Amino acid sequence: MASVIPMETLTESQKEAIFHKDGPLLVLAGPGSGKTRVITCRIAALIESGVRPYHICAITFTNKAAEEMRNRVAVFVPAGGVHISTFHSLCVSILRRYGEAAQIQSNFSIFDVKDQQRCMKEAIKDCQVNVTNFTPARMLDFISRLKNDLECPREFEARAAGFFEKNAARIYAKYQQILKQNNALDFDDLLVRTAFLLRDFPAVREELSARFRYLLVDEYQDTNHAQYQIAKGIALAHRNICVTGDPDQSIYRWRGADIENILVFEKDWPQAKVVKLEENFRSTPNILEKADQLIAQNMKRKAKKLIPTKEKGLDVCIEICEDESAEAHWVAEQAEALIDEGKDSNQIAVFYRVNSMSRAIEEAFVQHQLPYQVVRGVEFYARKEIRDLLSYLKVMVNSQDDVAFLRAIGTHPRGIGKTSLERLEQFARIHGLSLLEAALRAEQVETVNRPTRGRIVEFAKMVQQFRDDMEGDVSPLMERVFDASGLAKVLGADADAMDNISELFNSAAEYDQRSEEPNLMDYLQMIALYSDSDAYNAEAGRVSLMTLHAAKGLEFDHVFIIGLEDGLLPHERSSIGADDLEEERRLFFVGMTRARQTLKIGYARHRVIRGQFIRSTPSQFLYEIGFEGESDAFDSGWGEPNDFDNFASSLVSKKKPGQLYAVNELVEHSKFGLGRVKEYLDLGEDSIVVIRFNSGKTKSLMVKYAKLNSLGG
DNA sequence: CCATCAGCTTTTTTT
DNA sequence: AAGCTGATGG
Repeated sequence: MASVIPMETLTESQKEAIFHKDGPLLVLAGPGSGKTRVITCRIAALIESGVRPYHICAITFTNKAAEEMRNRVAVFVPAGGVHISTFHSLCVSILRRYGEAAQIQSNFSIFDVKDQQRCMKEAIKDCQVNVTNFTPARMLDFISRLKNDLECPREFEARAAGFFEKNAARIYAKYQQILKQNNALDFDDLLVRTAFLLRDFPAVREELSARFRYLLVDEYQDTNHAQYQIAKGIALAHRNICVTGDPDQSIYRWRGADIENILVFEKDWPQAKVVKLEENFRSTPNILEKADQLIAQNMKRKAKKLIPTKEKGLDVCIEICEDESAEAHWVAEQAEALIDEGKDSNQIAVFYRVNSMSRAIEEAFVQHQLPYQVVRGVEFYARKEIRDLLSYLKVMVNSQDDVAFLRAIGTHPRGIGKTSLERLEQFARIHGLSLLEAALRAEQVETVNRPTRGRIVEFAKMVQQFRDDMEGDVSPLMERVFDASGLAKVLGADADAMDNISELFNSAAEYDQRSEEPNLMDYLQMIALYSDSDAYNAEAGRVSLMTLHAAKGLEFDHVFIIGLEDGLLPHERSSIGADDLEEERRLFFVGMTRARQTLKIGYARHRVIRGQFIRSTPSQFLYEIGFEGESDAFDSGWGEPNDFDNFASSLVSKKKPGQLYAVNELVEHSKFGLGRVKEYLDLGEDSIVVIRFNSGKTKSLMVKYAKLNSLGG
């Protein structure tokens, strides 16, 4: 049989990476180095050398990447043989199959960020700590770090020192208890539990090692400690571990990714073979030169070359715009010009640092009548009506999921209020029941009004009835629940909501089609892991709009990156430490190196952020790629950068006769301090002045009472 | 019990 | 700008 691997088109180092069959292998692959192709060919080469597809496990960073990899591999071997998935999906499969050993029921719920917040609020409340110091967001972040380091509540409690840590330990324990009570795992738990399963149950580890005899991990620079341990656990017995990645593209440190994992791979696995892929087959030398110039600024890195192979192209350009809307129109015009030239919309992308920046771009694209897609998959599943319908399905699969129960019972008014539910919860607590079980016995809950008890039982019986019939295909089941639950009636008039609901039906129908053994539990666990990048459609015939993070792993002929402003990229929230700044730089590097032919970068002098008009300065990254500052010709005459007051004072309006204060005038209040006049309602003696104070608060004051001291411009 | 509204806070990135 | 919370009134 002739080899299916296209030998003649591969470089020597690519071949080395592909044909090194046994033992640890580290592939340091720069952007555009044909890494994906190398992995695919490597899988093919393993199979050609006699390894059964069944014994190969490839781990990708996103579900989308997994799907793509499956399609590529399917060219070589019948689909379904090789296990290709993300770490999280792999963990779900492992926990479903082996979790029982660690007291995990297979029908566990996966709690997303919103569910986590709900549980965390409850945990904080139960622990009765000072609420201002222990916000849910902060605690979730803190605990997530502990989990990423595989530190369980008991271990942390033992070493916790000081007021904050001691209370954090209590909250952590409580939070875990709540999750357990709900038969739920959060995203971190999926990894943690799997890592512990491998650590504590040698039989499980052996079985998995025997199954996955060749392990490949892509984007290894973004693995966290838990993922590292899982990979190690599986590969320890046979040492057939191949990891690929690029330390310069590590952008998830904030989420626990440990760049050390890839840096110490050689120490971890003695005799590891290391292959460097430094040639770049993607971008023009013009783009690579700038990208290299940028990333060279990072101190904590192993120097790596970017060797261009393409013809010289167009220069990277930087566009200075007045505000975000001007920037958006510039992008739209440029994109329109490309499309008019006959370029493919699929090959055009716009990247930005934060999701909220898509709005201005969307508005401009609508005005220019350009087709676009915002790559934001999780948004769909976060919609109210979608969550509402899914909550019924969740409680059906996992009757202990009280979070889902509460959501389902509250989707629309049924004459069951907050107080009744609180009493039901009390009853459930005392008797060690889930809310659904308690609701079925609501007649015994004497603290609740008799008519309300009846309504609770009615609801519980309905859910119980759904539970009796939940085998097989998901989509018909979903439609049945939608009608019978009363949701259909409530949402009937809302066209937008109904559109989304039918899209959900479609997605379920698609799942039923694809899946060998469709069932509700599997479906719910799968969609819980759905991510933003999964929504990317490479053949949509639209310009793609996405965050820089979502752009990872993709490539486009024409790329726009917008918002190169200080505080936005690098983002102010992550430029605290030097490490954070380096990560922001890598993020920009990732964005730049997505471009094949043209790269255009936008900078806006002003931008509205959280409803406030902000004067901005160019990002330091712009200077690092050769930007020389604005020439005088471009100067807007609005004063020095960051001098909001100068800018604002230039807008001070003229006073009408009798008007005491002008709009935008600077004033001082004896109690509230300095502020600026936002509005002046001329009502003669009763005139009202609206002032936004420096404290951030906006007040409406009667001119005749407010003791204001005018400071002019 | 439930709808509504004023007022307050808001971590940006994501599995 | 947007989402959440607590207060108010029906």
